[in-house]
Amino acid sequence: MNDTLSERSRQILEAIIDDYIRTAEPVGSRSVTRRHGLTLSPATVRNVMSDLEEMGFLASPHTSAGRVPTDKAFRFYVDSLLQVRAIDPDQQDEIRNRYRGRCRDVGEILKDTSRILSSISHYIGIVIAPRFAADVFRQIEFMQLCDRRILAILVSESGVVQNRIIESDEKLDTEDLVRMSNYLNNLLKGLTISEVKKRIVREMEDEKVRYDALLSRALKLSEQTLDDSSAEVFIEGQVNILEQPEFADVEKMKDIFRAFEEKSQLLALLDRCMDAERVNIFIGTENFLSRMNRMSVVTAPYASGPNTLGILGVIGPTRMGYDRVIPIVDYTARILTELLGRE
Amino acid sequence: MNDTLSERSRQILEAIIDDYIRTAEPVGSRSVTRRHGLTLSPATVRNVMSDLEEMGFLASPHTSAGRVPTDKAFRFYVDSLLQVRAIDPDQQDEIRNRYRGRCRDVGEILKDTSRILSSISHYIGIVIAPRFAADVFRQIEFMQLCDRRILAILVSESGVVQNRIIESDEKLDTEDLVRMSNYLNNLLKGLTISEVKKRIVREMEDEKVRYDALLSRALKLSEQTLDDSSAEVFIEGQVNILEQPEFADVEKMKDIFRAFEEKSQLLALLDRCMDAERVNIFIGTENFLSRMNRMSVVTAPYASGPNTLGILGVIGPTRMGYDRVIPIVDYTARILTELLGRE
DNA sequence: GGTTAGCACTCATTCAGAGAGAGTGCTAAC
DNA sequence: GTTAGCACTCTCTCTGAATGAGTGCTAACC
Repeated sequence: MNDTLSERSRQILEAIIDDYIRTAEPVGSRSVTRRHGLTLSPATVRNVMSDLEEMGFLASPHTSAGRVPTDKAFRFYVDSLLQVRAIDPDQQDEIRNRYRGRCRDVGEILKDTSRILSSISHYIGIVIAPRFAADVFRQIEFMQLCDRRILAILVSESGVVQNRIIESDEKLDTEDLVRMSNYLNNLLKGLTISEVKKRIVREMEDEKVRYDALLSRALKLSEQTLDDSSAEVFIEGQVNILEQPEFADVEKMKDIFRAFEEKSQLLALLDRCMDAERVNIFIGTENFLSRMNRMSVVTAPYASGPNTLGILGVIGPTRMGYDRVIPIVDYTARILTELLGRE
Repeated sequence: MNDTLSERSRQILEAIIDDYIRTAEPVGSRSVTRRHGLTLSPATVRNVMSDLEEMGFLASPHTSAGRVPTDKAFRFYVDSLLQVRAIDPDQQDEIRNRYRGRCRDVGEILKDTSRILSSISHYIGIVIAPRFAADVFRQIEFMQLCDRRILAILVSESGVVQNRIIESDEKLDTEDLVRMSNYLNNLLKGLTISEVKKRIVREMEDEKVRYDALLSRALKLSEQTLDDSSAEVFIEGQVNILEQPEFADVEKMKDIFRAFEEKSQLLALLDRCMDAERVNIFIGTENFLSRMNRMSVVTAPYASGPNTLGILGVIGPTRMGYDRVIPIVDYTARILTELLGRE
């Protein structure tokens, strides 16, 4: 199949996509000629549209309903047609301003980020919390809660704090805890979390350590603290999707909300973007979540220093305004990176 | 108006409420006689229903549609008719089991609680994080992040950890920070957070402190750490509401989801239950949130030791199965209290 | 007096059929 | 290659009739 499109076909395809993004309705040949200053008759446009359908860029819901761009069309649009605008200065200001405010911990900043993404894009904002693995160990502290319970506080270089309550087998007093954290802090400082894990295993086999009950206990505790299987996902603005005409149907809505409950799947999807340099886009079925097959996801990684920490993004209908959303996601990721970075 | 009901009226009202809870449909006079072994004719039941409507217990959506219990009817039902069952032992086990598992911090426990409430009740689970005010100060620590940024970690007796990043005016070195936290920990130990706040203000006026730059800086930092206007709210299982037939309409659904976005209002509502001894119920319009006027909220306080910390509950349609939900909420609150308590 | 049977009436819901409107595909002419 | 014309298809909306659930009222009954 020959996928190279003539200049005219491209113009028509773009016109159809633009129209569809605006209206969410199938686009007919007449409205293409009317609204886009092409000096062509509807009949000609129909011929072209027929070709585009053949090539898989358009689909018709039924015989007399105009045509709808397919995922393939949107992919082509995003890759070849789209002129990504610079971000609107007003939005830029708004994003910056929304971050200002009281002192907060990283968790709150991420939640806010998700909220900002959603309210500025008018779609759904999503942020996954830093995957510890790539982050650098800074400090670990233990606090006695009650006899058997210890609160472990782990801080990474990017300022992410992880609290964890650990049940200990034996009673430990405050001095033990201080000694333990000193030992660990010295041992692990500057390593990434994934290096830390390896280091702990290695250290445990060390002769000297094996005979020091306290040290080996410390290593065990730190191992438990680091066990970070469940990354947090912040999703905000799900209501926005209710405004989209294509989801006015209750069944479709249920599907989407269910998809958002299964955070692990979303996580897996977004994890796939961890290596991307900048903005990444999944269109429709490309995301492989059957419940989200009419949605697109625009993601960008955020970082702290050289390490990619996590992913943020916007989820919206396949026909979202990519030209508007892409710069929002990109800019927000940059600001968040700035906020988390060490100045 | 005479609100005392004859035994028969009560039976009929209860039958109607039961039916309505089961079906979400207006209940007609015939189905009352059919399904509840009353040896009465539909006509008689109609007379009684007419009286009940007069008294405000029933309402008819239109002339030929049977009758629907009003909020007043549910209030009467909950107060006078309802036999709260003991909790189902299976559910009891399930709740306990769901809490078992890896070591977690309090935030995660609360989120899990909300998830448990939702999945066992099949409605929406809600938990508000401990309102610090009533909790007891245990410990505060500071960590240097970068030049100007300090991470403050505040732990309360109930194990709630609050992290906060504070921008400091001046550079502080690690020793300063240790001295500061020692000073504060000595000063504040054992006070409730609201006492702590007062104490800080008092201490700041102290002559000795005013001339010690470090101490007054410490007080300032702790003040910033304690500034806790926004309590966290965990809401889970919003999808469940989509299963309820009375919300099949898209507009109503939007309303409800919007209500859940305005967490501050929910917070205000639940805050009103802080003083309740045990289970508290808001039925329909009693909750004063116009968007939630077809929903009820069943709440219970959870505590740590003698101090009520926060509120948890279940939100469902006005016609929810109160006999099933009340013991679930009550029991979960007890388990959570147990988990947060110091053994 | 409370209870019941009977009957007219109301109102929502469902279904079929007609008509309008939007859009296509094809053909023949330009 | 482009266009005008036309038959055709399909959805959507409106209408009216039939259906059925349920009520309120009245008069008879125990």
